[in-house]
Amino acid sequence: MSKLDNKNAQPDSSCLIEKLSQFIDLSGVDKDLLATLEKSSQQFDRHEQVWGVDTQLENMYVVKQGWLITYTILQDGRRQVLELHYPGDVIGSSDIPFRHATSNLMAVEPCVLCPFPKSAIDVIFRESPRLTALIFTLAMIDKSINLDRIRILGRMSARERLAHILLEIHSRLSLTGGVSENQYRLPLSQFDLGDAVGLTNVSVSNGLTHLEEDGLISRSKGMVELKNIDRLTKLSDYINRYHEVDISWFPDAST
Amino acid sequence: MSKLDNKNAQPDSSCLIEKLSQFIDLSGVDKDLLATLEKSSQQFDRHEQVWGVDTQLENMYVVKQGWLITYTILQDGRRQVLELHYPGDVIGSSDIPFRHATSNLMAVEPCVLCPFPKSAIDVIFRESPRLTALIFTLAMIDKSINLDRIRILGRMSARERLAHILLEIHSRLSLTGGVSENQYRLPLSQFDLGDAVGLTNVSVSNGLTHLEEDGLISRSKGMVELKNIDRLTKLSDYINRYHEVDISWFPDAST
DNA sequence: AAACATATTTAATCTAGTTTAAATCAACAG
DNA sequence: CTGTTGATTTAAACTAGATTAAATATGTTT
Repeated sequence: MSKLDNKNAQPDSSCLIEKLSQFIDLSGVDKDLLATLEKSSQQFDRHEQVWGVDTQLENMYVVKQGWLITYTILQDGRRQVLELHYPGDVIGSSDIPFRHATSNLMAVEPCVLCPFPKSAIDVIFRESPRLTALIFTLAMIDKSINLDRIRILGRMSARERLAHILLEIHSRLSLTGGVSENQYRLPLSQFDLGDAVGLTNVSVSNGLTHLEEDGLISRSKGMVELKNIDRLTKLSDYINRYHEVDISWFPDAST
Repeated sequence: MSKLDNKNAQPDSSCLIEKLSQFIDLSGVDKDLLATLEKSSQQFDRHEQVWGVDTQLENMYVVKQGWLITYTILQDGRRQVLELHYPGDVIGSSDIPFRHATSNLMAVEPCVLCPFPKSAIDVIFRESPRLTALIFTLAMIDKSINLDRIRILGRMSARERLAHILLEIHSRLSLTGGVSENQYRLPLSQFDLGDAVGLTNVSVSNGLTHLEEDGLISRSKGMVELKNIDRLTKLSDYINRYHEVDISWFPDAST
């Protein structure tokens, strides 16, 4: 648990403000509110656990750098990866209703996180309807992605599941500039990928090889390229949830 | 689409107020707010669709009577049931961020729903931080149940999945008095159940028969009895999410 | 009560993905 | 450059659950 307080954190370039400004214009009041909340950033090593099941959660986090996963472990030791987290994500809203964390959160590579107190959510609800709407919306987008995951786990073949999650990652990374020429860095092992879509590492290897042979993707040195997005989309019945988001109903910026 | 407006709906016994009062004390102001929002109730027949994918959502609903399911259909016609909805549920918050519905909503038996306009959420965010916290919390509980579903779909055997969903239903119905002596009415067919946990109806039949032979459950005339909750819980690694909910942080009732 | 439609059970066969294990490949420290 | 560690690939044997289909059971309508 070697969480190093990063003393170099610049208080003026807040992670939260940066993240949330991508979606809506923030008023000065909202920015001041967010600035108050944010603590100095923390670094985490590869495979370091940020919190575990039954940790009493003090903080939520904005991801400044690196990928993380939430996961659970079954009695027999098998693992199910529940959610992937990327730079720009707000992590922890799912656990707000609960006294303890409901899953484990682990860095899959070196990460920088910006914590802010869980209790801040209460302040936001009271002070800023507009920020409230935004945080609610982000949580609901995550939820719809979870429902898509349920769909592929319940009813799809190995190839389809893999195509689907590669597209999902592609969509999410595109939001924050992590994709160019349909190519992105994929820091997940085939174990991680398998645990996310309910397959063994062996099936992941076979499936990816197969997709590559069919010319749908190509891989090299931790990078993936989606060579035929149309066919991948059709194969896995993929829907980009980020494209349909409607923020027109948000309350006006507080004066 | 024979949605019958129920002219007998009593405006003074609001579904929303009744539902939300189960969790927190509502101030007079909050009650007035909710009363304004609610429309007259609607009835739906067995297997009638309330909304479909790509319906432009006008309303959210409180379930007054009957069970419903949200589901999606794959290209090949197979179905995945995403969520179960019971009397007392608020349906539709997942779709708030989106212009169109992301799934289909269908009554599995005759239902009575109380619609309120989707736009009301904006009013609630602006007027009542306390109601906001409640609605957010309910959505996050649903989300954690979705994550549990991902877990069982990704990594559990047929028997374990069935034990898990029977316990999940048990926990939820217990909240609103739908269980006595660990026995409850289960209006879902084995097709429905299978589509919820990623199995065929044949595997559901086999699995339930097996659980019954082992003395873990018993069935008769659309009722299920959980005869050994401890063993079912251990078998499926079940966690009752409703037990860990913490509402102590909610903003005070507005004055 | 008879007739029909719908659900459930049972059984035989088949297959996608698991399991296990060995071989190959890649990354990196010394 | 080499040895070590971890990740990926490949292959063979196995199995849980799918598929298909027929037999019962249950419920509803007339």
